[in-house]
Amino acid sequence: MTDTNEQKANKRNAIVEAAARVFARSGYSNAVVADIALHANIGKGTVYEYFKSKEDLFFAVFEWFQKKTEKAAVVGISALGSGADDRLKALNDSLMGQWDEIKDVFVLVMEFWAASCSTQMRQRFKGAFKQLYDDYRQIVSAVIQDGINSGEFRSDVKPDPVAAALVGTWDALFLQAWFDDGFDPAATANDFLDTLLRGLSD
Amino acid sequence: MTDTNEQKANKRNAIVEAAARVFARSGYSNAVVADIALHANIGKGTVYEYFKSKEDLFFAVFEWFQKKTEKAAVVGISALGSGADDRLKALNDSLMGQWDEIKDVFVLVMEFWAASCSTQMRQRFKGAFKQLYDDYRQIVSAVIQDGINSGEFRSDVKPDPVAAALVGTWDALFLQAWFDDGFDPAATANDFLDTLLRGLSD
DNA sequence: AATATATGACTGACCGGTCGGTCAATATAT
DNA sequence: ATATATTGACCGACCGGTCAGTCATATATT
Repeated sequence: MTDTNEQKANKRNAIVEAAARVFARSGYSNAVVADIALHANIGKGTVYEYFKSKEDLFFAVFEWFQKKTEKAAVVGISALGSGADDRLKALNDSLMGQWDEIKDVFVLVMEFWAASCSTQMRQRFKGAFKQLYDDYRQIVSAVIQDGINSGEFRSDVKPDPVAAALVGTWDALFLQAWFDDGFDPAATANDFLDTLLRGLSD
Repeated sequence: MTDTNEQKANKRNAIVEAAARVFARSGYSNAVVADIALHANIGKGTVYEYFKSKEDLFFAVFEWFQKKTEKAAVVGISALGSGADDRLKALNDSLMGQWDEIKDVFVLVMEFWAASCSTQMRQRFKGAFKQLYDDYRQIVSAVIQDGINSGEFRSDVKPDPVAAALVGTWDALFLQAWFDDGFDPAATANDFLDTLLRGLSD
């Protein structure tokens, strides 16, 4: 009874991970629920014991993925005590260093983006993404503001636009890496950040 | 009886534009060919006189969209004679200034990205995007290289990574603007570019 | 025995693509 | 000028396949 909850949670998680694999391979629309059940070694009907619909399952995958990448960001900003430039570098390295792990599931991100357009799923996904980008911009912006306050960065720098652009760059470099196998997002981000930091610094 | 080439091209174009509207509203998978035909004021069968399949039609929309945005870039780089920084600014303004026109069809871009994951369409879309990003990076990189050669920019700047990041930023700011109505991509890009240019300049 | 959980066969809605037929516009014949 | 023949663009009813979600049955648990 008591560990039933835990068992349920484990199974739910197993379904989500199986779904992540299948959605990543086929995309949302082409993914077949029966196939997800197969990958999770359960019957198709069981999926519906844990999720109301395919859409709900997909959103659960989104939350699972979000939690997964969140960790990397947390690790990145925990480089405290250093200067603002080192913290930006640490954040940059931490996120971009994930590429090898993420590249296989990066297609999911594109599916999530696309889901934010679909009339039925727009509400949930668009709101979640807005929140997500707000959070990341906030984190980066705060570091930049710190740098300004400490005199490390120029006082005429506008933290929010630079933060938005930097956060965007991380996304976009992953995107370019997805299209081009020869593209090294981590190295690119590093070189770019050097130039950007020179623009920031006093 | 027999249509002239021009008539055929016009009709083909009308179908593509109708398809763009429908794909933008519903996404690729949810879009219904019969609905596209309806929007183009033709019968469903006629669509298949002009396109082999729904996929082909979607790719035609992609090419149509690409051509549309290409113009803005061309306008942007034609600001010759000025310094490298002015040309980057002009390119930036030209692309980001399109937001109001593009915002309604920006969902298409996300659908195109997602299409580059779908097993069936991956080949075409992934290759086309790789080419597209290569081209844009090339353009920006060349401007930066000019700036370095003329002594306007620092000689230790690495043009390719900065170009990749800048091109990516444009994409990513549109993306953030899509999620957040209050987000002004053009103003953000402007402020960001000021800081980046300071990092570039000698 | 009773309850909870798992299952997969089934169903009905849906939709991409086809195909035989229609008809207006053109060409040819008288 | 009129009649006849030819063309091919256009169409939408239809078909075959797909798949999300349901539910009656089976299995496990208490």
